[in-house]
Amino acid sequence: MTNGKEATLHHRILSDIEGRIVSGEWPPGYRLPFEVDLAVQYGCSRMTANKVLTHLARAGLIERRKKSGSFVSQPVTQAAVLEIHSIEAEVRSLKLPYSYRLERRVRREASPIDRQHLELTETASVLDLVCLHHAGGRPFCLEERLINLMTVPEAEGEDFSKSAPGTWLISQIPWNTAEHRIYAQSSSAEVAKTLDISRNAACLVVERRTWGSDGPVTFVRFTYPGERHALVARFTPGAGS
Amino acid sequence: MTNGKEATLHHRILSDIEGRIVSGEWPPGYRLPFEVDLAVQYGCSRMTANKVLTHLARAGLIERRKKSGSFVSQPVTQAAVLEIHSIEAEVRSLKLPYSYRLERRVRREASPIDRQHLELTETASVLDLVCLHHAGGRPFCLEERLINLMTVPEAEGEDFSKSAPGTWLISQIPWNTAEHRIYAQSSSAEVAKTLDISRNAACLVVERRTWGSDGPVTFVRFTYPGERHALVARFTPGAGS
DNA sequence: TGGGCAAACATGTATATACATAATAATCCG
DNA sequence: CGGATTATTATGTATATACATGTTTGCCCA
Repeated sequence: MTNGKEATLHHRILSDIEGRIVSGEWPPGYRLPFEVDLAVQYGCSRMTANKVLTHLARAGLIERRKKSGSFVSQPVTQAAVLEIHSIEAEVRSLKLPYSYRLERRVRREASPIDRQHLELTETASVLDLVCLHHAGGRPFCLEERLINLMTVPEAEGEDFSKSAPGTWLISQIPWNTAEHRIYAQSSSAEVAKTLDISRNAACLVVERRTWGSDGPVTFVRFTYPGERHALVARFTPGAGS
Repeated sequence: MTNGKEATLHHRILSDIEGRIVSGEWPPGYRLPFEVDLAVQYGCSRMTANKVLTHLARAGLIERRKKSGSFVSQPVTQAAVLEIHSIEAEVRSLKLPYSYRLERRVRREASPIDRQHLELTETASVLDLVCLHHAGGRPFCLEERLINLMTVPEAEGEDFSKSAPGTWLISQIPWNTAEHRIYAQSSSAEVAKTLDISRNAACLVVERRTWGSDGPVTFVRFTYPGERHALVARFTPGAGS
């Protein structure tokens, strides 16, 4: 998305203003020049200045008030972007050989706990899957997944013995909303055995709930063993330009 | 930022197209109507249609190719936005009384480990702080922080006995880049004692490194006790409209 | 003095227009 | 027939213009 070398007037003005804000030259609360003044300053029309300011406002770097002008916003909350790829991509980016094994595949009526996980109010059929992802011959991640067969009936025809359900699902459900919960947990005896780690070792758990346009799609819990894993997130204000 | 009730032509067109994409009516790879056709369809000028499409492209929902047209993009990686507020705001949002205590405040030359944490190549003076955040009378979060006195010399004049360094820093350093690492760790004897939890209990650790325009600013490690805490991140494609 | 009205001001939105650019389609000619 | 040239097409960027909208400022008059 960010080419780094776009020399349009728009980009020049944008990165110039962005630079002043990021560098602190224009501190939070500072009122930037009016649109017309910016237009004169950069030798462009007001429309172009307006576009740039609209852009900055959408990125959260500035706030705009009619009559008063545009102001550099206070950095209130820091938003970090966590990119969550597929497990296979994650392993391969570590230059490790990847393998996958399906441990369990059960079709059943949703239990109360299942319904809570999927945020279902009514009863429904679900597919209960457990898979194990390996990296370099060692257990890398335990995946426990519920698929809502009301919204993804096609899942019943897949056996998921060869490839992970996440990859298949993403090609089936076009777009969605997702909610993530990230927490630490001591490994239970069962998890410790599966992941080949000691009992009570700290695990990083990432839970994800996904919705499509027809309702809840899937709930998945990834358990990463031990203290070897970390999620890394980078944040730069105004990113995405 | 998102008002929810803006009835401008721009917003109507945008949410209509967004809806078609999110609902799957226009699946990944689908070529949307040309700008001129959209303009006719919605009864607006090409400029308005162009703005909407530019907007969608920036949000990552579509990709645009000259001559060929605009296409719904493949959902490749899921990006979750983690909002990281101040600890105090976090505690207060849980409707719990908040208190803060400074445990240590040492000024020293950066050790090799400090330099690694701050990504410093040369030697420098740092401020080493340890603070404890309480929620409802119980330890909520352990904060271990290094402040680079090369970039923030003003920090030496602050004693941080009353308020947390994070709040003060955010008002001093205008904008920055940050990198986060999130992982699980068994509590050491020392951490267990400080946080009043059992030895080897799983803790969620969030490390953050921050840069200003003059270089590395601060390194901080937040250790959340036990399994009571979770980071929650929500993701909707095209969010931020 | 103060309440209210009007002017001005800055942004917000939308249009028509123009030309640049990149990729494809059509054509021409050896 | 096939490679090179030209035309067409759709997007990309920028401008000038117009009017709407929400604030502030100041003025007028009771």
